[in-house]
Amino acid sequence: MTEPRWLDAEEMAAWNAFVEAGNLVNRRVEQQLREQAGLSHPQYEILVRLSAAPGGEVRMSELAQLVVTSKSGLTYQVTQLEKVGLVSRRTCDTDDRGVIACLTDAGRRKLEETAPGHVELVREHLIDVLDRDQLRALTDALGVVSRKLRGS
Amino acid sequence: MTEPRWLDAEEMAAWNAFVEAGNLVNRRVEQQLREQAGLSHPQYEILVRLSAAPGGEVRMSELAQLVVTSKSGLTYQVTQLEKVGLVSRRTCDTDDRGVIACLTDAGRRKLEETAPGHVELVREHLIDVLDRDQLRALTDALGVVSRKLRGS
DNA sequence: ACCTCCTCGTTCGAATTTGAACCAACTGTA
DNA sequence: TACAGTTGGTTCAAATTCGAACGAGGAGGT
Repeated sequence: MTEPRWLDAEEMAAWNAFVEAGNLVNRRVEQQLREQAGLSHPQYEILVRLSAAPGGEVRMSELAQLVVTSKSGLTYQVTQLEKVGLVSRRTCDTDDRGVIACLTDAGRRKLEETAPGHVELVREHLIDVLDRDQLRALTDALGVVSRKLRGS
Repeated sequence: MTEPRWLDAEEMAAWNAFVEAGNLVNRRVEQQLREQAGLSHPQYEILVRLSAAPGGEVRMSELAQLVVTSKSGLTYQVTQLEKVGLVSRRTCDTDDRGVIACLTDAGRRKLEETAPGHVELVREHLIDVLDRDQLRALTDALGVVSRKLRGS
């Protein structure tokens, strides 16, 4: 095995910044959603994706990809959300294996009352601390990263 | 309560990119470290921080901040690492409450044999998919985010 | 109809994470 | 010294995560 191409100072800084910012922001968001709405970040993400979909319905397998989680992880969270009445399940019309998660009215209301506080936090810690150019550069770079990772 | 300042399309895209890229990369890294070295990402991070510190030793409280985890989370992971002999504990000389985590020789060897594969993955998915300007922009932006979050 | 292969979602056990509660030990002040 | 308040680390229960295994169902070829 050949000597690996180590990271230089800038590359190391990039990786550190990526991991550190990710962890810090995640912790903050998690905590905020938990105490303000009793939701975990994955749960909130599920509600968001459902509300953005036509009819407030998304197939489980597709939903798992949208929120970037494992199949079993999604099953668990949807079950939790179903228990508290924010989401319901129904079987797919065209495929008996399929399960479709549906946002309930209560779920939509929950999202509406939770979103402002969440958006506020996202602004405070990510959006408003950067100018437009920085924001665009960040989006572009992370977009490249995601696309490469999605396609492999 | 006043109407919140919602995110416009660019801001939404930035937030989505941030969350998505973070999740995708984390999953990948976690999986890679797990199957190649039997380590979780937090565990690997702990080894890295220890090896970078003078004497390969860091106080628990400081280490928790470095790897961005909870106190109890760090206790757990250090215990795991201690069980497999990669890290040892000793009490602090100047403060009997304090505990210092030390990288063992086995820990250093483990890190040396694990690092190449890890760096390879980081390159493949984050570093090498961006050019220098993008990398710098990314680091700058995320640096701002982290600093703001550290100081509050 | 009948195989074979693949997909879908759930279930299971094991590992991990978190905050709260706790105890020990340090700090400053009287 | 005595006391109150703070800090450091561990322990605990509860929630969450993942991959592997599973069963039901669909798709394509014969």
